[in-house]
Amino acid sequence: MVTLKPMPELAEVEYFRKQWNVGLARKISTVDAPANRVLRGVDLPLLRRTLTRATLLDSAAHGKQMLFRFSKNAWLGVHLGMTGKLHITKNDAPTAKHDRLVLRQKEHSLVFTDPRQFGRILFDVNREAPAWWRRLPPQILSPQFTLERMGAFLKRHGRAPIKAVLLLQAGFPGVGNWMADEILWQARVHPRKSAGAVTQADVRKLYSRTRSMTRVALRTIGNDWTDPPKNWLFHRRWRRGGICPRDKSPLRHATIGGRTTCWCPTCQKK
DNA sequence: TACAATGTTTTAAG
DNA sequence: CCTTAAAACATTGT
Repeated sequence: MVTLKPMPELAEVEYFRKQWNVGLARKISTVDAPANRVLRGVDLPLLRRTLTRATLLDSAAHGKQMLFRFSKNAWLGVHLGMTGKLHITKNDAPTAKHDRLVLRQKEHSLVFTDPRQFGRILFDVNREAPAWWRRLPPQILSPQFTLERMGAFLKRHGRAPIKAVLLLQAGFPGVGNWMADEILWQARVHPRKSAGAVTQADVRKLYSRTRSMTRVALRTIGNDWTDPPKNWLFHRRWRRGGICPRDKSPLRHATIGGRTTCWCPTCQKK
């Protein structure tokens, strides 16, 4: 039997993964899997047939990816995209407008809902965990995520702005838009700086901030959605007229690496 | 109305 | 073959 090591990552994903824990060791009675974009590429008849009367055994998160293991050698991959959520409902609750996959059990239903359908479901039947799962890059808090590895990744993408590089899942699995901004702000690195131009001292700061931030985010948001520390950029970045928690400078916003980026023009030097 | 939104994939270009 | 940038995807809220 394959056991999934709980290697939690990106805080929101970890939080949502745990929402289905009430369904552990319980059998699925019916599967509601209407054809939709989130299920593109999935063998729907196989998914419906296999998950019906299967038991949820285990789950894990890796970066923004989740994997749920069922009996009958069934593996369900879930990516939340931009607007996806996992939650549970009473089993007699009707399917809601944007519910993309509903696994009904005796007491509860396990629901994946996603209005924009940027999320994605993967489904495999196999003795082993699927290949796409085994090939994911080292998690930020794993021993394989070393300073050297991170430095080499920044060099490899040396012409792109550091903000864009932090968003690349091959190097920073689980880092998203707010986390990237938070890392850069904490490390005092300007988001537009070329990844190849950051100093060795900056690389060390980025490394330690990336790891410590991930740990704290998992303990707060990832645990029960409590707020991260009050002095984080996180609390100011979406507000009009937001100011830097460190030096009170007005924050700046611009599109960098294709995403809205927030930074402090005073303490983040280019 | 028009645009932006916690993300990835595809396409095109360098 | 590799990296980078921009568009596309679908829906809602401001």
